[in-house]
Amino acid sequence: MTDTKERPTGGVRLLKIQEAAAEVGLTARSVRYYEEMGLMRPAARSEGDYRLYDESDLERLRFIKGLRDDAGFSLAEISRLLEDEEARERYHAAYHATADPVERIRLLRERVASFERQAQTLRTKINRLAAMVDDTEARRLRSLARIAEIEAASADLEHAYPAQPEPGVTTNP
Amino acid sequence: MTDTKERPTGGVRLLKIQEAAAEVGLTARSVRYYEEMGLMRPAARSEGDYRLYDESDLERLRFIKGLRDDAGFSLAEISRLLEDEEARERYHAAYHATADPVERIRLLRERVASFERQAQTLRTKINRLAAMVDDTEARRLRSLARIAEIEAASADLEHAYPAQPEPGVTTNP
DNA sequence: CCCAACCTTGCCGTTTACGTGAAAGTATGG
DNA sequence: CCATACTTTCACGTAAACGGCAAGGTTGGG
Repeated sequence: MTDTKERPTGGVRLLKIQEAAAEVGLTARSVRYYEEMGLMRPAARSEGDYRLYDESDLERLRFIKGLRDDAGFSLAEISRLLEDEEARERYHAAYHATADPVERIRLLRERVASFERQAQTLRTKINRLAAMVDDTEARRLRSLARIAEIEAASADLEHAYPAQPEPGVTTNP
Repeated sequence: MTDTKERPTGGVRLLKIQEAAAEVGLTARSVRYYEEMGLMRPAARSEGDYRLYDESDLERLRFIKGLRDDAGFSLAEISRLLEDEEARERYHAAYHATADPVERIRLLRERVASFERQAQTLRTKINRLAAMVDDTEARRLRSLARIAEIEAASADLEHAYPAQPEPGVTTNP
């Protein structure tokens, strides 16, 4: 009775746009906008044309949000990254359209390559960020070295200031 | 040394806005905009009010560009991150204004803390990206497992044809 | 001294990624 | 059956991050 959908949703509960948006931490407007931009489309529409989202839609939305918030990708870049994911959608259709193991494996390999490209794009970003961290770290160490210098020089002149000697400069790891 | 500038530029060559922008891979417009947004200001101005940039300005611009392009931070976020860096500017002024080692060390520790916050912000971002990579990796591995399954089934049932996919036939790869 | 090439501020235009109604249809507890 | 909340599409509004032009000033080589 509840199976008026085209995509195999497995009969699970479908969420309306606000429920779905709240679930993944977006606004309904954003979700509609992503659809408008071709980043996704809901699993189904209700009788009255309400957008209905399934779990895989939520995953996709979470992925988009992650790329946007965490990675800072633009929707255009995300779109490119998701083209690979869309190959996955096509794969789903094609996969179930064939029973030929050879064809299925070809599709799966395509999917694997898609994941590899995605991971590689993310790793490139990680590496650049890591380089910035290293840079910051180096500057931090230089400052620490300067502190040690001054403290050493200060220790020499300690007789001028009868202040309490500093505890060891042991920076704990 | 006779220094006609306010900030200690060390007498090195100062670049005009387009030279500076080209050097770090930005447009002059962006550089002006960053100044307008309070992210930075040139080391000096020429007689005719031309903006003049020194090496530390270039470093700062590179840092901004890095945060913008690589990390995908908004200028507002960058501004917050750079407030710490601005403490560094103040530190520079204050540092040279005092000869008191205790005060100098206090300023240096502030600087170190600033770098730590910067690094931490970046590491947080890295961790989130790493989580996404892990996710992608997991999905890739699942696809590889499916390939192995199909290949195994295909080898077993060489004389038959696969009617329906039977889960649980996880043969060791 | 002159002129091309750069710079200045000011201001308006544009793209991205939505926010915010408006007008009309849909779902649902009472 | 009705009120209320949510949904639809369409449309305009907006903040961020610049691009581009105008009108005028500055630089620097010839």
